[in-house]
Amino acid sequence: MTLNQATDYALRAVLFLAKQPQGEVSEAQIIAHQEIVPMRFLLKIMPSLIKAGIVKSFRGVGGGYTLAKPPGEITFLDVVEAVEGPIAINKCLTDYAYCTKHGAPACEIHSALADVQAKLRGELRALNFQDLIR
Amino acid sequence: MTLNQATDYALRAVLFLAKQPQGEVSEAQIIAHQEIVPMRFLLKIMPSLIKAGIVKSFRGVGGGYTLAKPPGEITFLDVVEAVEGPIAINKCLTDYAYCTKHGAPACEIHSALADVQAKLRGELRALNFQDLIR
DNA sequence: GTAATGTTTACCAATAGAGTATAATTTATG
DNA sequence: CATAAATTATACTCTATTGGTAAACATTAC
Repeated sequence: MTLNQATDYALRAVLFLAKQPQGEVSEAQIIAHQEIVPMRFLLKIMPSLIKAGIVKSFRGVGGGYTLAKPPGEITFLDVVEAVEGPIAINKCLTDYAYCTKHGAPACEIHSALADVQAKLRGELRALNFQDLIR
Repeated sequence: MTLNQATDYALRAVLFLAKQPQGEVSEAQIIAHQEIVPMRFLLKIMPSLIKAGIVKSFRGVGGGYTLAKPPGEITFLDVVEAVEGPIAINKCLTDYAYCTKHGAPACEIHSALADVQAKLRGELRALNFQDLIR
């Protein structure tokens, strides 16, 4: 029930970019150093943020990263699911095969957890990066 | 961000016990068979429910398990934390040493996630086993 | 062309997850 | 008291995931 380290780093990286002047390109080394994230590891995480449309990258000299949209349009949920894939507080919620009861309709646990999960996603969706910048 | 299998099994076991006539003692084999849980594994999980005061056990002939309190007083949060320990959606929320920024006050991520976590715990606390029995 | 950047792929060690096995302990009952 | 039936405790195994590193590659400004 814990976000992994990569997600933590990704949240920090996005917040860092959100704090920069709009359009400013920050290179990996700067982000890693400021946010105290192992650079090689950060470099591996960033592409998932790019595929999710959260971040844009520029290669070559003077390259780096910048946000692909305004901080107010990027939620915690976006970042979490970009890095970890869809949230599933119980495996049975995404893959019935995992349930030894085969996601039986009789499984009240299943539907109760689905409700909790929906609310959790709602909380994460309600958190955007504009709100975190003072 | 997923509950582990043991927690899933524990939730099922508690729900099973909640459905039995009050005071009825069910042995592990029955629970395991009904809920399709590997018995040996279930036997390993039950002690954590006992330590948390959720379930009572009886050894020897005619032994088994029964709830230690009314289903309405047992929440999903109780069971989850009994099996997995305190919920921490980010490790930095319980152990500052895990944070490479040392849980800096400057870490807005930290406080935002603390808020999400509090709400998640609230959702799980609002779910009790009486409500799941029709 | 070269140096500076991100991308991709592969690799590695450590840990956690899921489950099994075995021996020990408790207890009802004949 | 002996025995069978049940939980408890401990240790073990196997696998997948996590967290991270390394090397080769691709792109771009100068």
